[in-house]
Amino acid sequence: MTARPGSWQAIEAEVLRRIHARDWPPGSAIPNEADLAQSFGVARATVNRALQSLAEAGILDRRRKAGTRVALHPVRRATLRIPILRHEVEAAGQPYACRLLARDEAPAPEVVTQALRLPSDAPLLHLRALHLAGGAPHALEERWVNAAAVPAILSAPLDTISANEWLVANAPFTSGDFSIAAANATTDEAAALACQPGAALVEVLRTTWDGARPITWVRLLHAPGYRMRMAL
Amino acid sequence: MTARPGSWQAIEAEVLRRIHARDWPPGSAIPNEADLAQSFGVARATVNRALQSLAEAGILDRRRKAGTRVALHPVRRATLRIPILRHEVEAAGQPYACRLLARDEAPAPEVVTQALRLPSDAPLLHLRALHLAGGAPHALEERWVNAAAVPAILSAPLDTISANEWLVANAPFTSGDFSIAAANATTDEAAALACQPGAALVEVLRTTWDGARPITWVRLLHAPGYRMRMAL
DNA sequence: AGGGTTATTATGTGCAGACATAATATCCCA
DNA sequence: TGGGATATTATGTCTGCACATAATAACCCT
Repeated sequence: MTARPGSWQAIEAEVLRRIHARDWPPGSAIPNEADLAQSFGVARATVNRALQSLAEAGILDRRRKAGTRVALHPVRRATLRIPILRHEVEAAGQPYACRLLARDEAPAPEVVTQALRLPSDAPLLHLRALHLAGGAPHALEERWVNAAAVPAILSAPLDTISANEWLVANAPFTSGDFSIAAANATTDEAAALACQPGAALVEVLRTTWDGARPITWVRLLHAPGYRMRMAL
Repeated sequence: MTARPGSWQAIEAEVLRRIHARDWPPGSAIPNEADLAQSFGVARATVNRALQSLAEAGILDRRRKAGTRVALHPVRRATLRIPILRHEVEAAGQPYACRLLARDEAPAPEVVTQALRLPSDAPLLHLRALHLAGGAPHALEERWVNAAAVPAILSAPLDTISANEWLVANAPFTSGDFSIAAANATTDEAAALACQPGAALVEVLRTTWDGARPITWVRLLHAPGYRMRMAL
């Protein structure tokens, strides 16, 4: 648990302790790296490593010449791990299955083409799939894939492997958006997810990009009772 | 945009490019640091910095002796910034207000005491507040604070400053849980949030700890239309 | 006093070398 | 052949040094 004395982790922990104990209250400047290094009896690089780690976590604000100060509003960040749905289900100890409900190349709604910044007549592959956990509906997936960016998807065995998983393995992306909201189940959605119409569902919207090329747009509707957990 | 040649960021970018270009496909081992350092013409420490950064991002798996390999399932992580509600509202360009609806020291429900791992008769301060954005309801906050851990809260001016903000400034925490779900508005909640009963609402549950001491439990119910955004 | 140039300073980062550590591979002996 | 001691190897990290960079402070000249 406790780091070896003199290690950058030990320095980090001690700095954190002082911040926490209000020795260095929020907004205050802390000694410079050289001084800290001397007082801790380590090299400046070691102090630098510790402080950079804390700065990356948002605990410290560092600016050249201005020095290092304790963040005034430690903007807490929660990191959400986004696993492949199959892994998520299996990690919960339940058998996973996926049923492809629809697959066509109809024109996409404006919402989708605009989110992907594509012309409204762009050729997109439309997929609808139901993810099952232990036989019960887990999530309803509505997806549009930019066929121009990922032509191989047109011949992928999407009845065997979920588009979710196929894309992760075959269409790397460099950036994306991710948003969460709540939605009342429509009658169609309720039928697919075996719940009451109007039930509150977690809705996840995601778009992914490979550089400037849009890859895919997904809307994931989770069955009632679903909860996304993350650590602070 | 492009990093200076020879910098660790440049190494990182090049490694990422090779992974991305499938020169080093998922699951494969990449050359060791010494070899990479030589081929890039930089010091091993520089390569190390680059690879550590990628490992922290989940792109690489590194193990002593075993070497470095491209992560098989690059578990994507989205980082969610959790601002103080006031800041969130003001950042959207709307005036913020907070109304304290209730403040008492009634015994807490089992759900709360269990989540905080406290005896069911522990003295907890109960608060209910409505956060407003531009006059319209933004979120309904239901909070229980461990008075034993943060005695100063009992004399805090919670009609002036939201408990949310007061705690961030006065009760640092070391760890916590954070989870998101969807809930149908009850009639009471609908009345407070000025929406229809049954409307789908984003529900955020949060508990925070200072080491082993529980600090607070919060349930935040966002008004309809709320959407949490994050970058991948 | 004002405004632009220059010095100062704290962080950012690179290098070479060294040792620590963990995980694996190998060897040796019963 | 099995199993435990030992060697090997790749990453982890510390040190001391150097220079780069950005931001601020100081200065100077008009």
